[in-house]
Amino acid sequence: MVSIISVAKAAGVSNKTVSRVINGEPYVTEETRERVEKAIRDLGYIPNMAARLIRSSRSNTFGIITDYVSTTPYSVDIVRGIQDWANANGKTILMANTGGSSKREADIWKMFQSHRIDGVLYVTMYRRTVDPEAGDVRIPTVMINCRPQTNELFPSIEPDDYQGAQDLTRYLLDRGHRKIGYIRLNPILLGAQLRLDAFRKTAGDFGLHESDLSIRLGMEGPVGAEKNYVFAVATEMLQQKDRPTAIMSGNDEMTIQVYIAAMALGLRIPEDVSIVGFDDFRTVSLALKPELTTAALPYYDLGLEGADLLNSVVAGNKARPSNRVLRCKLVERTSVQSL
Amino acid sequence: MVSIISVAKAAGVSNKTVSRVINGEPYVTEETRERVEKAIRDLGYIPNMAARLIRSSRSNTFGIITDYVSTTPYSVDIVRGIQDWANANGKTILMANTGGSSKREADIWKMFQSHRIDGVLYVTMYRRTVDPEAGDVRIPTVMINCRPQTNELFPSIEPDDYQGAQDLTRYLLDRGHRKIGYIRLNPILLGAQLRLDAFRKTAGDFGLHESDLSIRLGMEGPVGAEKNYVFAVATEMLQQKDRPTAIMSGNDEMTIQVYIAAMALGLRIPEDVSIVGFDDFRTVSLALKPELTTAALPYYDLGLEGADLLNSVVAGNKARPSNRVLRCKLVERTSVQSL
DNA sequence: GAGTTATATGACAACGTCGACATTTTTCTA
DNA sequence: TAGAAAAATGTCGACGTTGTCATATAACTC
Repeated sequence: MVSIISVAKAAGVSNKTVSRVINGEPYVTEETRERVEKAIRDLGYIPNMAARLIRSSRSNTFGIITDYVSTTPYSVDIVRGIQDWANANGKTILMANTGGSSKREADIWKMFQSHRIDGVLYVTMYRRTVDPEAGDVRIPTVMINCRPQTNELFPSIEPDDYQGAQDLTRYLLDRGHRKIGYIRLNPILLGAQLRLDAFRKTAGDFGLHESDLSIRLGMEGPVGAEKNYVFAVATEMLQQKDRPTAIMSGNDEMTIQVYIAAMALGLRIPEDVSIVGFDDFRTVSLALKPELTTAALPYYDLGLEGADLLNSVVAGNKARPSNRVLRCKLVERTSVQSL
Repeated sequence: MVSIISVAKAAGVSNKTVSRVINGEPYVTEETRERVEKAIRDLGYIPNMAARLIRSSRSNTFGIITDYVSTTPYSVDIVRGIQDWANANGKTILMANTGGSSKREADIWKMFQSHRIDGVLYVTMYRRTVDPEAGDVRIPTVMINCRPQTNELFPSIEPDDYQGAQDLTRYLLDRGHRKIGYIRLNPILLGAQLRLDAFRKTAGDFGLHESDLSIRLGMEGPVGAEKNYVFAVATEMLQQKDRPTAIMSGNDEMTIQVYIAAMALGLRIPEDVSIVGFDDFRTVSLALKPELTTAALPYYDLGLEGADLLNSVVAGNKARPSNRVLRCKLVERTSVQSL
């Protein structure tokens, strides 16, 4: 392997001078710099991070630890956000997923330590509380899409499910809907309760009574193997005599079934029933016709800002373990009718 | 940081003996081993990979380089497969994505080299030909879900789109369908042509004429921003007098629109029209009612076997740059009616 | 132009680990 | 039980960098 020494020899300088050129340090003549850079190019020299780390004990590497990667497919945008940040800031990303096993999680923390990473991004693919298995380790950590269960030691960054559901509910109310159905997300998911709360509160504040709201459970059970009642529940809801004029559901995937249920009953969307989702899972929200009005989860930004937050934590801004929250943007399409 | 030396001191042995214990080398008394292990536990020692790499120039790290991470959400299962393999075999994964920029791709190759990774997994999120920007680098590389455009230097591993579409077509033919509609995937995707070819060939071999086949383009344009004709095309197809009794489409996402088009026309699935997809993108295939019969892309296994293949390449089995292909499994659900 | 300061470069050690080789201790063999 | 072989442990240096400190050269100052 071509090292700093071969370059130094080729350029006729000391290895330290080569090091200076590589790291853009001052006190190198333009002429020397050029000679060294030429040697670097000629020899195809590439710095050895391992050696650098050994010397300076700063790896410039962040670790991502996730649970599953694919439960809600678009949530991988979190990872994309992190990677884009890393790329822009010259950091390297080490990635591992636990698959839900806490033994494996412990191993991953060990692995991270053995690579002397600077910080950890603890990411979950659906919003929930977690309990990191870091042991007595003290690597700076930022939680993305989740929050610590027990202590408040780690800063976190999450989507604002409450605000998203609030906006969506207001949107329906503003358009004259007074009887609204709500099909609940799996209660395991932290977002489920928040979205429902926002819906109830917003509708209540507006003057609707509990009897105007038809609230039903759409899914339950362990993530990835849940029981799915959405189609049945939606069908039932839409067969009532005083059926809701609008249905809101826990997420966009569920709305597929709501659409199909409505259409199977001969109802037109949005003329006979308006529908809104949640997530802006575009594979679905754009495939449905009419296209789905929904609230977009800020996955990409969670990643981007999470990485940035971690960076400042690593740099020593220990200010306060802040718990940031990112807005969900309402995406208006054509699945809602004004009454 | 606690190093091998502190451990040696604590255990009252030489650092080399500690090294032996860590690496499970022979010629260490049981008694010594225990003393060293105790010291390791007490001090919380964790080996420093960087130092190890510097010494032995073997990083035990694979790099994953991808284009986009989220175009077809379930394709992230490739990454999961790779990670699971890595986890089981004590390797570390470095991950980066190009976002389609070849400048960035070149940077990533550099980054990989600077970490002295042992091999690269070149992964694309939809099947296509690629042209790695590795420059004159010679890191062992395996392609997953794609193949080299120009030369045949790299081994690759891909899904068998042809066989999947063949199985699906036969499945329809076996159930008495003689007029079949086909809505094509974006022609940019390598799978598109293969799936269509298989459909045409299989139907032809069975005795159907081109006039029995209604073949239409569903999408085109750059990935992620394609024009989408599926709904219109499906509607049109189903309004014909001698409409097809079954519709096959390029992938599962597209079938959402086929379902909706059929239902909007008052057609029942599968009584009036049978529908099959491709991919087994479960968020969709299980949400549709009736649930969708489709061919499952072996994403997870692509990752798993790709990693294993790379490992053997790294180990020096330079046999031949093999181009493996993995079967797509037909997943039978309830969207097809026997005639 | 002597003295001072800023700029430019180099020598060398150290980071943590492991490989090569040396040395000591134990076990076996005849 | 001496001698040989095997097992157990240790010494030391090298891997590729960069930090520390020293030195040399150039650029100022009065």
